[in-house]
Amino acid sequence: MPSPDLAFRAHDHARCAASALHAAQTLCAARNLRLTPARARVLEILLEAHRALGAYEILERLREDGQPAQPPVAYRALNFLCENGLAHRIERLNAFVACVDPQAEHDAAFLICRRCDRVAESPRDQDAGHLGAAAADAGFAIERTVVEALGLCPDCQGGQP
Amino acid sequence: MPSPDLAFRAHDHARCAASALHAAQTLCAARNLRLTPARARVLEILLEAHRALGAYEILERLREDGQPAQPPVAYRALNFLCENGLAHRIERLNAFVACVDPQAEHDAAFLICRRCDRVAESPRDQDAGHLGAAAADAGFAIERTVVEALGLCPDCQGGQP
DNA sequence: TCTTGTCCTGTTACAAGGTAACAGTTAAGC
DNA sequence: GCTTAACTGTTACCTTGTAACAGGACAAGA
Ligand SMILES: [Zn+2]
Ligand SMILES: [Zn+2]
Ligand SMILES: [Zn+2]
Ligand SMILES: [Zn+2]
Repeated sequence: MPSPDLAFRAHDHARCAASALHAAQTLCAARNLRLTPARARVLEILLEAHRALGAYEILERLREDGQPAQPPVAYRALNFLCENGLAHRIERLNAFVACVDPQAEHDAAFLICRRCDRVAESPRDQDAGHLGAAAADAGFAIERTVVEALGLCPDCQGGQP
Repeated sequence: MPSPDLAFRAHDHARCAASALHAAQTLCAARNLRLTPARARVLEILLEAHRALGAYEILERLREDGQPAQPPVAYRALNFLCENGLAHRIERLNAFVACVDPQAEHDAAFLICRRCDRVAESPRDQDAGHLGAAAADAGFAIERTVVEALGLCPDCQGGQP
């Protein structure tokens, strides 16, 4: 598992993206999922950016590939990727980020830089403390938990707000 | 402090809403904030609903009061309420909910029923375990954390999905 | 009292995010 | 090969959110 703060540090990103893409291919083969060209291309775009991209930013990049492309193209690919744990939606940004360690659908926690939109994914301790207890008390059945910390990454601190 | 799961249980809601509104007035007086009629009305609408409302749902209710009302009216009031800890934005729903225990701006954790949109607010243990540590390791400065658990409230369990 | 700046409101017009629905195409399974 | 299910292309639309500007309320000071 890659270090969670990788996104915020210099690294051989070409290799990082290639290996995540390869992991995705392997996972799809194993689980009999069809990582079609459209889906693979969107994942690739997310991996190259290594930060949160809005659906319409992804659309732009798809269009740069040549063909036109309408919003459903991007959303369908993103739904597939998110449903299968290859990408995550960042609620706070209405944006999407590639998963660095693809697995079956999984929740995660995120550190989101509000200046540069880079996102670090951190494995999430299930039923994090307090909240799990509060839910149990209330008889509430948790299905999915969103944990997103907003702030400034190391590179973006020490400048203007 | 009201019990966190209050939203999911039967309670004297007229009293619950009135007391929250009163608390808001007190807090605004103490902090020299202007809880103008427009703002108070939006807070009242949120308190009456006791669930998450979209900005455009709030707009509808404002219009039922007589005057027309354009989106910025709702958003301005909601921004004021959120900035001052009188309401919270639920990212996952693009919706807003009144705070049951208004204080200075504060983060909270939420239990959100995906069937009925009722929302329970739970006090959040600051720098929740793991994530705080991961942030410190990465040199990431957390400013605000979103914690939203999605699931089914007691009333909505045991039926269709 | 008048003046001035600040904050709040009303309104227009639009940007950004997201989806329903349908027709056509590809690929899997028999 | 034929059938069926899954994927793609496209149109048209809905929902959410904001920039920008003009006007009004109000307090503080001259
Ligand atoms: Zn990388
Ligand atoms: Zn940054
Ligand atoms: Zn109540
Ligand atoms: Zn419910």
